[in-house]
Amino acid sequence: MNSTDVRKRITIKDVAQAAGVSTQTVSRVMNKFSYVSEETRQRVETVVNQMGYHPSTLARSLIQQRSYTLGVVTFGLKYIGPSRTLNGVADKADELGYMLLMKDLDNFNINRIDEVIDSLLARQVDGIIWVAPEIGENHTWVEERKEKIPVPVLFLAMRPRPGIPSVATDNYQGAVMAIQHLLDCGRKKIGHISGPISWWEAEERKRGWRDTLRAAGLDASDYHCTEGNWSSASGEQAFTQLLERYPDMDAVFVANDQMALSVLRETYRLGIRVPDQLAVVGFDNIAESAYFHPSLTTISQDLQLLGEQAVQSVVEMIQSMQQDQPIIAQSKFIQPTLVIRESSL
Amino acid sequence: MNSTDVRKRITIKDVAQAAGVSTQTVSRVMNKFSYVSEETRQRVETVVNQMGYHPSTLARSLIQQRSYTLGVVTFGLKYIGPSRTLNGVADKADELGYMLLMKDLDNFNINRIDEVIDSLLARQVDGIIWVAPEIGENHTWVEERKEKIPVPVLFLAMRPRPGIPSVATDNYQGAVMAIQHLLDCGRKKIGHISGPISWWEAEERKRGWRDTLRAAGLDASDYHCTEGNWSSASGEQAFTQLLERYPDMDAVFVANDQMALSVLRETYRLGIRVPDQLAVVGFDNIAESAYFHPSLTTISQDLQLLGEQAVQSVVEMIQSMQQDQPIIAQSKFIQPTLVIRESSL
DNA sequence: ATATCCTATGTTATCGATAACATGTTATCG
DNA sequence: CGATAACATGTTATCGATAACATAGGATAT
Repeated sequence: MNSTDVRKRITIKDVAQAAGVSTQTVSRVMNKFSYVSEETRQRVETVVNQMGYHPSTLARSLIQQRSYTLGVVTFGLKYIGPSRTLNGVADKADELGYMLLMKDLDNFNINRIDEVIDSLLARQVDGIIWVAPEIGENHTWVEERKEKIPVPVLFLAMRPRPGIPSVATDNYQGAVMAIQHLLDCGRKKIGHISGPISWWEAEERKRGWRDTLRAAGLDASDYHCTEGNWSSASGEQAFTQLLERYPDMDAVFVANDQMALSVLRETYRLGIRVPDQLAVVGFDNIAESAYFHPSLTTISQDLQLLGEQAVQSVVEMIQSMQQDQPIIAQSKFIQPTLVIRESSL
Repeated sequence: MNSTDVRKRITIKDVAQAAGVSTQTVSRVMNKFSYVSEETRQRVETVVNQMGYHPSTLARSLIQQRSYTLGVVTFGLKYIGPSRTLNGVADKADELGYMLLMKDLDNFNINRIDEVIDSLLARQVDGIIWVAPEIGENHTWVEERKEKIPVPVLFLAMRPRPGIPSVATDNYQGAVMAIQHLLDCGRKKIGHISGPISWWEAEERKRGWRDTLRAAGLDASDYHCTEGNWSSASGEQAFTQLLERYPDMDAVFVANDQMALSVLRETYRLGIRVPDQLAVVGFDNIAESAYFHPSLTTISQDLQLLGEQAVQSVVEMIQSMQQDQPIIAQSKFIQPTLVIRESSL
């Protein structure tokens, strides 16, 4: 509508012409570290500011064969976990001068995976971070494609495997801490509500529960455990079922806080006193858990840090690659912490 | 380490050579809609598949002056609200063939805003979506810069203003629904715990509360309202304070579910029966609210839809711009819905 | 004083694709 | 049957920047 609306992009040529130098000189001024006389530098800089010139990262990416952009593939952004992780990724990427090209996958469709990877590569991302839980065999595609992807790929929340770079919370250790805490409180009959056991994280948490109890000479069979799907609704069901099976249980370790919330709700409804009759420990430490009643003892995992570490690792790999050094595929573990609140005192 | 690791990008030239045609012909095959003989098409396609060729979106963006990428600026990704919105944005963008270039701002720093916009523009984004709440005067920069940004910019969760495209939940209407519901239940003394009143959303919700009560000839002054900062911790304080001021209150409308959670917790601690003595209504309908006890009546806002609408609008604006049509700056409102649960029956 | 290096800047090639134009072949039409 | 249109393909210019190379003057070294 407005005729001044026709804002053409200002290019390096425009600047060069206005400053009476070659584009190469402008490029030198913009990128520092090259011979330019102080006088010329000033003149060019003045013009750059006046015209409001900003170099096209796009053009630069093309010639330099790197984009200073990381691809991030998320799975279920709508859940709070991935988005907190993404926050860490975003922060660290910003700090290290990278932008994020994002793709959210709603369901794990193998066909879409190739498509997504290709679309990221077509935009020259320098590395890829995969923010997706390991479920069943959904990681197998990696082994198959690993050799074909020309940039470093890192996996979050995946079981550590030699040769595959990953960063994950130590879910096993978290569970061990939770159970140890309950044992320290004198509990002996500790049930478990697990997540969907095809998820690696659910499996690890369950394994921590089982191993710790058995090491203490206590019961921990599948009989003392029921399975939910992470949702509060499923937690309610799983708890009812567990209570039937294991009526004299004196504590329950719930694989996430959402499910623990409905456990608390049910205990209230059934008149079970928490923590006197039944201690409850969750996992994740979502913001609300401090305000459940009773407030929830839980395992806090630092998802922000998880995301940051992921970026750190990928960027290191990118740098190695750039210097033609071999890439060392590391697997990092982030230790969770125990947060003791009313539900287990 | 592995010598086959040196995976060079396959370019259109490689394909052209292998297929014995010009690059232009390959381009024609890739982009359809142009004269290519069936025979040539087949031959090229075979080579493309064999070599695993994927065109560089980067190079294409450069020549076509458009990237099929949207810039998304978020403010506080760590909160569940923005990330649910982002989910909607991601889905719709995917559906319409766009990728997302993301930047998260942790605090509202005017200097950084320019920098962020520039970095997005340097990467040729076709449009920008601003996923940030309107707080105080933080929108003023827009009016100043609007003319200088060569692509459509849309704002989420901002007060509708003529000439500035935006999409927002109708917070006022949501509050009206909440209060109307309480009135229908026979409540007459309805207090309010607001969000930080410098936030537009907090202001709107409060306004809906006030107007509806006054229209019904009931009390609604600042005396019947206290202010929190959205967090559960602040909700506890705000509730304690409100209860002192307004002891015979028979209902409270809390500006978000997190704060409502601690209100429920406090009522329990103080022996106030919900809903008999005090009805509670929240806002947002977070996943957990159905499992609070009592379960929370709340206003559900469809953040997913919000994000989708935003992308829809921006893409429409991009298309108008491409056809040199004037851009019509629309402001859309998304209607929230009332979810009745135990806390207000 | 001549060879050599450092400084300062310009010129040309290049990244990977598409746009614009050119050219030749085969149908179609009056 | 010659003109015109539709088809099929190639050639050259271009997007906006940087890499690689070239050039020339002044400082330094021997």
